[in-house]
Amino acid sequence: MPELPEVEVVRAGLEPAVTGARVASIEILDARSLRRHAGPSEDFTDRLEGAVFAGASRRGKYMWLPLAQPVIEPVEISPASIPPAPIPPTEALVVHLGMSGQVLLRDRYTDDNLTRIRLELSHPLHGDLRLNFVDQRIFGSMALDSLVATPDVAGEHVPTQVAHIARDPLDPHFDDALFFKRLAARNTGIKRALLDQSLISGIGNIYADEALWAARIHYDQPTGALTRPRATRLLAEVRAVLIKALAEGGTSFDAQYVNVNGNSGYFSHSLNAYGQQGKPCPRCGRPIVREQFMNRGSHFCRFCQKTR
DNA sequence: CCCCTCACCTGATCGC
DNA sequence: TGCGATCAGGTGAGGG
Repeated sequence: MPELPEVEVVRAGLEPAVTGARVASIEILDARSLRRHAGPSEDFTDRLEGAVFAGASRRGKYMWLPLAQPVIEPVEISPASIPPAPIPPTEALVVHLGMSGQVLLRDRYTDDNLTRIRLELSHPLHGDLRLNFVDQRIFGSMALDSLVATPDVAGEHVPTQVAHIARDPLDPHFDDALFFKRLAARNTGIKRALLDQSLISGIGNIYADEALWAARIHYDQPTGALTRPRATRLLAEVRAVLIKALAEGGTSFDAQYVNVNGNSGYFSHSLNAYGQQGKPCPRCGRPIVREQFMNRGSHFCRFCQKTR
């Protein structure tokens, strides 16, 4: 399902609900959904039970809920004592939605078809709720992972399994110049590069096709021969399409992509290329075509999008 | 080190 | 109603 806008919609929905919530109990209905967890199910359960979530973060298509460090009550309480500064989290619950994952927040009685992992949460203000991790294809997962400092931003931490993921283009610390430099050094096609999460993260098949259509670039345009103005335009279109999709709540073709309340986004109505094969190009009127590329579909306009 | 292919999985849907 | 084929928005291990 889910590319950056869809994952961000889920993260934003989780943040107010789970921050401060305690994990009362855990049910592993299908252990394959722990594919990114380093240990056995019991290790996951033992470490997560009783933990309190400190927030909800995201990079690219990965999101994670840092686990708050237990507050150590001072032995001696004096009126002048300064409350202890919160200790930064060292672990997080990492969630990747894969192709078909969903995170649904429910009351404690509601179940969802294809739930693989269920967390019962209790929040000091919001009461009890249930977090259902639903995933048809089991390409997604939950995992407990330790947090490591990022090399380029002081005080910032990411899970170890996210450390190799590049910043996404909506990240304020995304380095445009570095991206252009690394892109130019590649010897591959532009769509491959856009889908490479270690170069730029958050873009999947839908938004790659949409951004390339908007920038009038053919998916197999060699990266090395892409001029700087065209690369600049492409990055701007990538950002524009991600921001617009986010504002519309993400892309849903069916119930496969939903926010934490189970509702669909509206961006599918704004698609210009993805899934539009046979329909007229909104720019020139000639048909959008679909070609097999990287074992998936590439949707584009032969006339508007050239390898120049 | 870089690039690319492929395996990993299930269930909803569609045509016969 | 049943059955097989088809399809899907991602990732990273491993080979060249």
